Amino acid sequence: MATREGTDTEHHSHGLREGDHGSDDFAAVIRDAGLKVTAPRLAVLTSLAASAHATAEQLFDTVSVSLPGTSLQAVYGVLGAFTTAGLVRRIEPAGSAALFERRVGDNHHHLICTGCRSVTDVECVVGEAPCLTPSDAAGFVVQTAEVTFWGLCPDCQAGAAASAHDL
Amino acid sequence: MATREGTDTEHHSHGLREGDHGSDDFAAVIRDAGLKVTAPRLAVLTSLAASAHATAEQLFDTVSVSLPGTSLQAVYGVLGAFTTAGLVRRIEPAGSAALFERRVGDNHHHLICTGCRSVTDVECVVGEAPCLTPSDAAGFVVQTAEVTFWGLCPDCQAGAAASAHDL
DNA sequence: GTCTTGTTTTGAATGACTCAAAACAACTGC
DNA sequence: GCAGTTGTTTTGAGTCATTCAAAACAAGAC
Repeated sequence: MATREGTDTEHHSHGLREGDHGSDDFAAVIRDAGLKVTAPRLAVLTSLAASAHATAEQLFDTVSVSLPGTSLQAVYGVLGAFTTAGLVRRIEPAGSAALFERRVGDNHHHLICTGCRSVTDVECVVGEAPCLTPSDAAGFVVQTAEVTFWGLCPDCQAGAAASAHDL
Repeated sequence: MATREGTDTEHHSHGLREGDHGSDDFAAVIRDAGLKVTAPRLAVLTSLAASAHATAEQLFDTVSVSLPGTSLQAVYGVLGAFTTAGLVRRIEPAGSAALFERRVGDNHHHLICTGCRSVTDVECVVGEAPCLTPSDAAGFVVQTAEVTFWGLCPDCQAGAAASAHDL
């Protein structure tokens, strides 16, 4: 059985200045969200800081390096708790597994490459409000607007042009 | 074993006027898309005309009434072929199964109730082009923009107000 | 009417995710 | 510091939507 070497990453031994609840003091971020600070949670939050958009599986792979023995279900549990607490946002692009991102609270959208499926954040189309109001809301009380742009990233454009040239 | 009583719905016995390739002559629509006209395909297209947004499972249920013996996989096959041919559009709202709709080619979006998950079409936010252009495309060649509005439909608003009153 | 090709059936497999019970560890107050 | 409570994680199984593959079958071409 794998010993949990990462468990000795206690919150009172981190080198961050006290009182700094900025985006780097992950323990404080978690605690301030009303959640218990645990090794898997710190590991997931750290991994998420390294990749802007990641699947549960990808995070599991990354976490497994720094904290071997962590289960995939734990990662799902952590992500679920984080999402509920508003610490991360979950997006679900058509045709792929859910992606998690730390950027929350702002009204940003996504640009996804149909070739390599890479995801890029884009600021809200025209300022902030416009894309939140459909032309006819049919009596709905609209809470959020989700915008996903699909296209080809520079790399895949180059690839497509090259293979078109080969014909 | 279920006998295919619906199979005698041949294309040469329908009551539609010849040459009318409008949205009602399903056989012609299918044929014009370069696909073979089969009973399951006609049934799916008919079901889809009755409900603007349906899952494969829902269509399977409807089709099973008019054409017993049709398999769920056949429905998936039909929907796949239709989607590839551009006859239907597939949307995948977060947290639910894929929905299929006959409205294709126009740039319309969706308004989904977070309460009952009912889906309503909405016209493009501001005319047609604006929502197709992100503020910064990061070098991407943008092909489409997908907009999903999330909110509460009139019915669920009433329900929410009522239960809030009960507290 | 026959033949070719595309469809549908049947049955199994996959991937992403959820559920549940037991083992365990964080934070509470003592 | 230490024990208790409550929330987390592990382990293992289960679900749902969807896809894959081979054989049976039927649509449209000749």
